[in-house]
Amino acid sequence: MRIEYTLKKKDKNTEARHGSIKTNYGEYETPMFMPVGTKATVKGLSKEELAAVGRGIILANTYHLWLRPGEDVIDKCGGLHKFMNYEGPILTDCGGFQVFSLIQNKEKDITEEGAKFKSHLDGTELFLTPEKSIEIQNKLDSDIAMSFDECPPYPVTYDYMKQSVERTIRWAERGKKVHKNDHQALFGIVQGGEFTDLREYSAKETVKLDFDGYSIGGTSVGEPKDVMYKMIEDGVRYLPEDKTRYLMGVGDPIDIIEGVIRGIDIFDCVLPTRIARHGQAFTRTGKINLNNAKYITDMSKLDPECDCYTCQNYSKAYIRHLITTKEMLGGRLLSIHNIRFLIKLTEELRKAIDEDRVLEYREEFIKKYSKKSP
RNA sequence: GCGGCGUUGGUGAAGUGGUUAACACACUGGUUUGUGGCACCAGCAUGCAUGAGUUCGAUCCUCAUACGCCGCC
Repeated sequence: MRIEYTLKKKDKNTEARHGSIKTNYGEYETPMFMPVGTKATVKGLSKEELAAVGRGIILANTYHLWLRPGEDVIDKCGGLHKFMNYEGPILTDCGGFQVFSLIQNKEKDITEEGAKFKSHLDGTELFLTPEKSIEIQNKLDSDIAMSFDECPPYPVTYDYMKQSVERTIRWAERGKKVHKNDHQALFGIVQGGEFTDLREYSAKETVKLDFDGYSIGGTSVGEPKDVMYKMIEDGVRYLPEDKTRYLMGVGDPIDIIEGVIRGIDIFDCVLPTRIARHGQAFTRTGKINLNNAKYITDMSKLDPECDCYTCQNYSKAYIRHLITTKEMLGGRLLSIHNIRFLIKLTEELRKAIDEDRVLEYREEFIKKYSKKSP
């Protein structure tokens, strides 16, 4: 069993689709938001807390687990699921994005063979290749592995992007050849930056290699929103209907809606947990900062419409106190809330798709979300 | 009562006879999109105990007053 996508309902007016993914751990509905658990943990949350925010896939990171504790350690411990005691699907990132942020000189350090960069822990020089990335992911034993790609910054020249896209396709092919884990799916990644013809080329060539699902990469690297939305359209257009489409690294609520409208099935993002640790929460009426003095005696919930554990039990005033005193419970409670917020958003999007009212849903959501909260 | 030393923002403090009084913490905002976790960015003393004087110009020099600490009677 690898992974199977089933289209259940397509929105009449957009590319939005409600589907399901059959995994080693059962069937999961899309559109879906995947919380990020980089180092084999969604920062601060237990598996019970994770289960309570909604059913879904979680993401773990190849680069971080390669460094610590090492793929062989996890292999000896019985694989990622057993190691974490997590009985749900796990997707592993390929490490490409970390490489992109750690390399010194992209012209010199990225070669046909792979990418050279320095460890963020101790500066040790490291070299990651498509084969190595897949080999690590095979050992981690995640349910979905990602092809090793280059994620260029924004902006780069057309010529640079062209040769980068071509190399990423060759890397995808090399990775696929060494992929040896028959209960692990392998996804390909579409690159091409903001260049429409390169997105087309990248999508078509990647699809030719026949992966279990496809991802739109190279977004949210500093480009304006309209450029990002166009990147999604330019890539999704050439992807097969019967395979999962994954938009990497996107998790702003409005971006999720825009992605769904353009045919994306799954998303992952550090945003909900990162902003939580810095004291911010998503609410129906916009993002709020719990550090703000105005919440000092505000005994109301973060979001009156939210059904999460945090909103059922704690007030803004208390969470503000935890955040300003740097108590760890604060970041945990906000993480639970923010992840639940995004998962609930995808649940509502599924319903809107079933009712052919995704565009209305977007309009209502944005109208409310853009209003500054009291 | 006498003598010595001191008094800089919410706090700890640096500093200079001459444009915007350093830095840190706290505080007030903002940022964060395939996580280099608890970070980053910005704002925050029209004023240096109070009053008078010297000087072109004083937080800085002089005097007085107040307050604080230390010593002596």
